[in-house]
Amino acid sequence: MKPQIITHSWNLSEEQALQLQHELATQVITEDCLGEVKNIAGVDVAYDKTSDKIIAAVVVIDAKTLEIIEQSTAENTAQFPYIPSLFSFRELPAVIEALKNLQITPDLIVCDGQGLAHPRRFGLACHLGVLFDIPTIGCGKTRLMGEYCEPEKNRGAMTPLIDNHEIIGCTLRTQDSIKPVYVSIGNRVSLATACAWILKLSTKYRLPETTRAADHLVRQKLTIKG
DNA sequence: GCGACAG
DNA sequence: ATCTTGTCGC
Repeated sequence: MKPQIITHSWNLSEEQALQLQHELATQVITEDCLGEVKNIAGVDVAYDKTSDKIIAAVVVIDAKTLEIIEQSTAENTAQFPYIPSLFSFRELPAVIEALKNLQITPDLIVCDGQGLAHPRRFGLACHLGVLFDIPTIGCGKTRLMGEYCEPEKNRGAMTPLIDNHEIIGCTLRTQDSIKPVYVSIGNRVSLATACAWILKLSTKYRLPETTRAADHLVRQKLTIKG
């Protein structure tokens, strides 16, 4: 990866993590600030069922054909507990390692989790986007927060996710009559652009092909090792 | 005080 | 996240 990675210590207390989120949240860019998107990366993490081992996978696909171009994985040990709203401090260390091993610098990264739809407007997608200064989108399977409003049943239907009279993301139905996904800005993309990409990437299933590909790879690596 | 709570 | 078979519905 070409970009200069501005990382920080991950050996933090809960209080320090909260403090860091407040500081880094200032750096999130919520407007479209990206060039032509030729390739898109999907990231996902899997946990070993008995140990505290975690595996992260990054899969880069061609934005037009959706074919896999490159992929990378990294193994790590969970050093931070699972605390809703501090999720990134648990998963990002492994994800970053996997990204560092990539030859290609993704034009866009789709994360498995929230972006701005977060208590301090700094979910995992924002965190990754700011550290790498790369456009990112948060696409979660379930909701963390925000007032939910049921979207129409057709593919492409969406409703805004609201918190404190503020639009923090939106629900997006990626296939007819299936449960919607939760899309929010990660970094350097507008909400409209984020939704458009998630819909375009969700050609046949509920989740975008990027996260499906990363999920498959991560599960494969997990079972091969045991 | 009682829920809710990304993966 | 992970543990897990069949089953209801489009």
